[in-house]
Amino acid sequence: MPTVSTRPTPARERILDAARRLVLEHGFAATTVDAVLADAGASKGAFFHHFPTKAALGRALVEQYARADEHVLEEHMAAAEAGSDDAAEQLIAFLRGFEEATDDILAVQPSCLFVSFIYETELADAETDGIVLGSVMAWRHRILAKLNEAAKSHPRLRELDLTALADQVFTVFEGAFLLARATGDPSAVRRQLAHLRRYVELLCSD
Amino acid sequence: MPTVSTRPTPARERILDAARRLVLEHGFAATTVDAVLADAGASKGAFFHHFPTKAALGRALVEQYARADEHVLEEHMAAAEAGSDDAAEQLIAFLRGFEEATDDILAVQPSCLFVSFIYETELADAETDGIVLGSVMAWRHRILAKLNEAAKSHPRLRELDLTALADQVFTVFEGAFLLARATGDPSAVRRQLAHLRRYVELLCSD
DNA sequence: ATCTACAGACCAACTAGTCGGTCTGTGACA
DNA sequence: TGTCACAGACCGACTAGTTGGTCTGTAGAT
Repeated sequence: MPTVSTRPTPARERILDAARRLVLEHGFAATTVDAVLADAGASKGAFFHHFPTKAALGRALVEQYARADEHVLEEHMAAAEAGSDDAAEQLIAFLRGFEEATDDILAVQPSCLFVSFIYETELADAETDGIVLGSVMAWRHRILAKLNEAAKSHPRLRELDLTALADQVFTVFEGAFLLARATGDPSAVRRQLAHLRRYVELLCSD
Repeated sequence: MPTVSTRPTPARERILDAARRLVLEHGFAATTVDAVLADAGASKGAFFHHFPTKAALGRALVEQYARADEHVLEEHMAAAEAGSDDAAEQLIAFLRGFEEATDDILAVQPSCLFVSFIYETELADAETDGIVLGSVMAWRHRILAKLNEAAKSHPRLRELDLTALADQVFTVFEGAFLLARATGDPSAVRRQLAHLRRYVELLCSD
């Protein structure tokens, strides 16, 4: 019976780091365990000591990514809330802050890890899909709350599909990552987000 | 030396159809040649008679998809141009037509084939990347032309990054596909596109 | 007779996962 | 303080199955 540990050890961290890099670049299916090991400078034994299967590595990767993702959400929302009492202003400040942070995010992660797991169905288990869904919902609900609040004083918002508008942050962010990769132009992400902010500004300008 | 044919034969078409289905569902790397063969009811011999390598299948798939994609672009743009002489009205009609066609598109293709090749770097050759880029640029230029024309009579447009706005159609479409897959809600695509159209309408309402 | 389109047995390389074993630390007890 | 028992981190050769790709052959059309 093999012992599987979940405690963070140096080898485990190196494996996770290497795997994140490789999966972001080539996708999950195209990333072999051996390639991760070579990149991490770890052994087969170390790998399967920490992860029972390759899918378990994927789940760990997604969990870690989702935590960081929701941290970014809360951090930027808190900063926006500190700057104003008005929900519409908070939301626009949130979008602007997010927009300005884009270049730093891009420097670390040239794309979104979720995409591999959204598109490569059945490589990951149902639990992994649930984690991704949880992140999407976290963004939706946090932003939708602001939109509902803002709708009280901005009548134009009331006619709209606010859930879809809340989801548009996810949509534009993910789509912009794809655009940036397809065109080889990293500035695309920031520029796409700028249009989304402008849209929200127009909707709140009454 | 094996003969490689590019002529459309029944087996070739069946292989292409099966491959498109499987790649859309699982991604390119996770789609094995054997799985395509089983789904298509074809043999190894048939496959390598028509495609020298698996990557060549990928390129053929992307070529076919790009042709269909640009056909959709031209078709909807032509319909929009037939309904009005004003560039802004044409663009909005284009977006609305596109939006209304979404459900039919989704019934055939639950997501975009380009994504696999954009995210799974190095599975395909440089030529395949070029085909994807060509499609992105076709949309950008066709829409940007309308935006430039519309900017003449809509001053608000002149202050904006119109290239990025043109690209936003790609961005929202791709992002919406991801959202639809992640949430399991196909209506997301249409609803996301509706917001993009609304944005353009607001920008042209002066 | 030749060529195209296809069939399917076959192969070498690779893949995820296994297994017996080593090494380091740590806590209990003399 | 020394040492003994044990736990857990890690190693890397090995394996069973899979993968993309090759090769020999053949049925039908021209």
